[in-house]
Amino acid sequence: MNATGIPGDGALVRGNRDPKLTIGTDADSGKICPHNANVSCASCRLNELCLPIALNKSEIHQLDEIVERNRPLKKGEHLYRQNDAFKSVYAVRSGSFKSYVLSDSGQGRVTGFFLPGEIIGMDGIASKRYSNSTQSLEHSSICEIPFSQLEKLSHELPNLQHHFFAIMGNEIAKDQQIHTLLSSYSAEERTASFLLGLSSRYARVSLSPTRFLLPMTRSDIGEYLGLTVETVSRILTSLQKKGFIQVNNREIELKDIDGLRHIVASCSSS
Amino acid sequence: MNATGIPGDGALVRGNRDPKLTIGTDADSGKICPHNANVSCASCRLNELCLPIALNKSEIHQLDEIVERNRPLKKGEHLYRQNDAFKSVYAVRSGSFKSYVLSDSGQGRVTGFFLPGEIIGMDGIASKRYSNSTQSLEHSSICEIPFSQLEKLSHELPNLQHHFFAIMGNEIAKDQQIHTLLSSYSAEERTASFLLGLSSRYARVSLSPTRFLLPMTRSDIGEYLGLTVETVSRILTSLQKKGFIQVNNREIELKDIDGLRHIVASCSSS
DNA sequence: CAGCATTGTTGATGTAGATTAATTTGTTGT
DNA sequence: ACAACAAATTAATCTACATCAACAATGCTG
Repeated sequence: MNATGIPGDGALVRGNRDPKLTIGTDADSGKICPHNANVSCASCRLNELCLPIALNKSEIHQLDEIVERNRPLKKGEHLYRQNDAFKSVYAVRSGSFKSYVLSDSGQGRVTGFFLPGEIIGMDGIASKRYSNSTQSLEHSSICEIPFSQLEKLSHELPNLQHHFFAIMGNEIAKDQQIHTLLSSYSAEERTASFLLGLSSRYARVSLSPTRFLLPMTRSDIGEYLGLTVETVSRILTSLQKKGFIQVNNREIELKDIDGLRHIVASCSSS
Repeated sequence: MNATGIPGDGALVRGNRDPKLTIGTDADSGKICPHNANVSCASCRLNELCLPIALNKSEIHQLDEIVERNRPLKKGEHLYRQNDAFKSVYAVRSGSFKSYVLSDSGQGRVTGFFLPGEIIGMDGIASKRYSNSTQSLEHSSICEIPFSQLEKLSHELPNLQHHFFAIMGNEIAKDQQIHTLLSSYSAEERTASFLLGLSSRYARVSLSPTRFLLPMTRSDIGEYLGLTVETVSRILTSLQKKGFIQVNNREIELKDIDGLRHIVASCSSS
């Protein structure tokens, strides 16, 4: 069973690259800078993961026409805020984002994290308003896809329609896994599962699945997993002591992926 | 409103004392039995809530052509099981369903409940396999919509495409609310929120928002909300003692909706 | 690079809700 | 109508995680 699960998403691991630690790939420039606003979908290195998947050349070109490549966002900038009118969905080009809702008392709860190649904003489609706020966790860039145009184009390109249904279906399936996680996993199980999830999402964009930087704070993780900062911190230390991971501030190395899987699999073994 | 309601279907009325309380049907249908397999979308009393919404007459007719109205399901029958090949989504015509996943240890966790007019099975779209099992909670009937045909038709009818995007978007938004609920609400807040949610879903199909039967067990509710049966039971009793609700086994009356809303709204007021 | 805010760690204590267990009530099949 | 079973309640105890508190790194900013 494949957590990342977009159909046909195989075969993206191009050559094992130097596992220099990067978040969402900044450092390397070459011809294609990830923050560069002038990349077309056709030349984007994420095009096999993102919307263009399963589209042919001419179709990709049509998609290109409606994509707006906005200026990069600085750390902490908002993509949109709760209750803003829904206009677009966004594809993460580089960097990372979190979305969150504020309770009446001002307490935020994180509802999701987004890495390169992932789609943000689908929660607004039904109500025509975004139901959460979304903020970049680091210097990031995104592609904006005006939804009405995406709909129109989907109508013309059955492949795109099919794929967007799949993206939304994937989001639904993922959210239900989180439902299960939150309603029945212990703190350690949640944390292990979270790390494994990040790992495969990094792998998806050809980054190391065993060594990565956490773009979010412990507090973000806690809010996402329904735990306090202190618990997250304690669990990470304890996973390290047990030899499953190596933590150094935001730097994480998964030393025993199978061990982590085992923690998750043994849920409610009572 | 005296809504003894459902002609020809005693199965919907639990017990013998209060024949007013029914599940899964609305008040005013005199001629159309909710379990009847021969209702067309055009004549279905749910057609303004379900897929046909926003379609015109001829479009509804086309939708009708692809909808399969299967035989009713007895209580406890499965619509599909986890890992079955995904083929269709389903619209609840009458009755109710729960979906759940089994942990390796056999412990089930409920991931959702479905009432008339709601769509089941979208979690399978991406991976082409259902990611949960879904079972009827009472004698129920459904409309099966083969997904490949729905896609084809959506391609021809922009209204349908638009609406189905909206249905999926709604599911995503709803799942995220549950994420917040599970990650930050107390047992009492979760339960109050759950009751209010049911209330508005019943209202949507023209049933009383203040008096209804719970189609699911306490245990189902607990698994859904991440609580134990005992806690659910205790909270219900306590809400009753405080005058917010009146409980009699599966029979629920919300006596102070604003009070319940207040419980939910005051979350994490710390 | 000094100074302050943010983020992260660690320990001591409290508590919401789990667990265990016993009892009552409701449901089902014959 | 009566066993046999499933669902719901209630009470006593236990525990995983929250809360509270103190402190140590880290990272910005002028």
